[in-house]
Amino acid sequence: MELRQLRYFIKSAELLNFTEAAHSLYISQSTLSQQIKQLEDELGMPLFDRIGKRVRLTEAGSQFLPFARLTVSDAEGGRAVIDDLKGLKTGELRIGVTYGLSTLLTPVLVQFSAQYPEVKIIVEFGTSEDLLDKLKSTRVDFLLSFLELQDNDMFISQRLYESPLTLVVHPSNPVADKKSITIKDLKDIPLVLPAKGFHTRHFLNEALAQNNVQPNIKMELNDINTLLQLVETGNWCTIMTVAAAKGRQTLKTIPIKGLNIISQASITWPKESYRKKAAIVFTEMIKKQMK
Amino acid sequence: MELRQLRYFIKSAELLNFTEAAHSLYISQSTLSQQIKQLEDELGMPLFDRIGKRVRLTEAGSQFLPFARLTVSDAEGGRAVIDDLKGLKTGELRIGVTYGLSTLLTPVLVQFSAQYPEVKIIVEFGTSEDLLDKLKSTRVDFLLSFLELQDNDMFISQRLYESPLTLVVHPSNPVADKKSITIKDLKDIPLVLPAKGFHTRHFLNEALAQNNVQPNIKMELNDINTLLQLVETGNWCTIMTVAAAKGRQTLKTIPIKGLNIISQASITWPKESYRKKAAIVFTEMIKKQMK
DNA sequence: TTACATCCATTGATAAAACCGATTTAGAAA
DNA sequence: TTTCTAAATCGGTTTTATCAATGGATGTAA
Repeated sequence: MELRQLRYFIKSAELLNFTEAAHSLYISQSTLSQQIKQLEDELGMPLFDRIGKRVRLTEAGSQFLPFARLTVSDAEGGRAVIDDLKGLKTGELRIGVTYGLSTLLTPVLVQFSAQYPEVKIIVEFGTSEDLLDKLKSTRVDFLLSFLELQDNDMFISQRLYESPLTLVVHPSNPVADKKSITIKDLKDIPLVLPAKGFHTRHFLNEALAQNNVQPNIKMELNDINTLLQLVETGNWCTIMTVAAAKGRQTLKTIPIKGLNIISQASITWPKESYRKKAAIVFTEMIKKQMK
Repeated sequence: MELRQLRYFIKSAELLNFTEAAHSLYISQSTLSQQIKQLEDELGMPLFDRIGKRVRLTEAGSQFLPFARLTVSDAEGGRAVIDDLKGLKTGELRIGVTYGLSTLLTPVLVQFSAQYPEVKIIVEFGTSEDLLDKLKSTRVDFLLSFLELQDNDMFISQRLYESPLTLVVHPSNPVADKKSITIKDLKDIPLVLPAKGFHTRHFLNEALAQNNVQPNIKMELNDINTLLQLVETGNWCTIMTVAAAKGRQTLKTIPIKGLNIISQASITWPKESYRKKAAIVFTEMIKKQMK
């Protein structure tokens, strides 16, 4: 049993597809197949069921997976300790962030990178679910998101600030003159919205259904930047958190009366694993920046 | 970074001697040297200081060590889970036991081995300190000992029973007729005692010093079996827990008045790591056997 | 039903690396 | 100084991780 094999196993268990797993591990499919087999032989039990061309975890595989994750994560913790000892002169910092929080992130990225130029930063944008997955498999150090999860076995959250959902318009749009609108008004305003999977949509859908309002959705997309560019043409409006729209000076936010959705921005950490110094310093910068 | 290297590192850190470590790992000294170097290169920091021909842990090495231990221990936990899934039809059970508790152990060994013949049992006798070391580095699954440790970060104890220290004699010995003796009497009785390092000696020494008694120690040895054989010659007596002497029907135990040392037999587990089913079953047998 | 695409296992060859014995180097001891 | 000992280094051997190519099995589309 070697860490290499555990890494291969974890990736395979996640994708349940040897070919893809091999590809994402930058090894050949045959190598992966052999290494998995070798691991299985050593443990004396198959970790995967090969049913036809499909692959799924055996009972043994499911039971083994959390240990494999722990093992790899501890090893990475060890590496992080060493990196920390080098005084932030090295190492990587992987940040998972939801699109809506990029405006909060950017200035801190600049500041941190200037102060610790030796630390390589990898920013992963994604939906909350994607990111939580990445956090679980320790592919990011922490999360910046609107996830509101009750503390559980695996994660722990620190609250950052609250940001209400708001209508975002370009000054050239006819709606731009209003001081505020109501939920009912939404049925007449052409909207481009973040796609399903974004937390905004999740809450928005519920609120609209409760108020029995059919919104006039013209487009859905999963890239906030493009979405805001569309809004800047003046043809459509969108709905997102005030914080997310903040970065665009050309755009205007208009409160939506009766829409009581307040997103809770927070930092989410994996509960058990080692927190590298770079991550702690970075999150402290974020908190300070908010003041 | 591979588990192999972590294992090499841990052993080297424990022995602080590459040659010995290599020997106990059944690899050549040159291999060990190279693997450690490779690990250090990958981490970008030396883990050992080579001062002259000596080796000691660097700061980085000390910080890395617990992570290395965790990593290896988690991997072994994974293996144990798989073994458990095989329904005690395989796997190893490593028991650390102090000499004084062998009488408790033996019948359970027989019973367990009969019931689960496929499980390989390794029994490690040793002093409490030795065994605690082995427990720390997960070379045993649990400990059977007279250690009375307050629960801490690493270990957790379950009490088994109490056993007072007593004088052990052979019927042919002149002392054998007495119903009881006092601490003062000890200065005239020729004794063979367990060597330093045995918990018995530790407590006994304190009690004797407190009562200002110079015992008549003729011999010290670190093997309880041999010690009891010497007592069976009738030439000497010894002092140990009632439980430890229980196995020898030919010997007699005589209470020592004023000697208020009661040893607490207990099972000690590592706190965080996975408890294999075989270990749980075995300890349950021990508890049941005591009734 | 046939042809095709897809996925995992196997094979044979190659490059990498783990390993060893012998030697060198350098403190420590005599 | 010499001697001794422990770690590093060197050169060569064995092991093994890896790959490309291929085979076999299984869904899918024609």
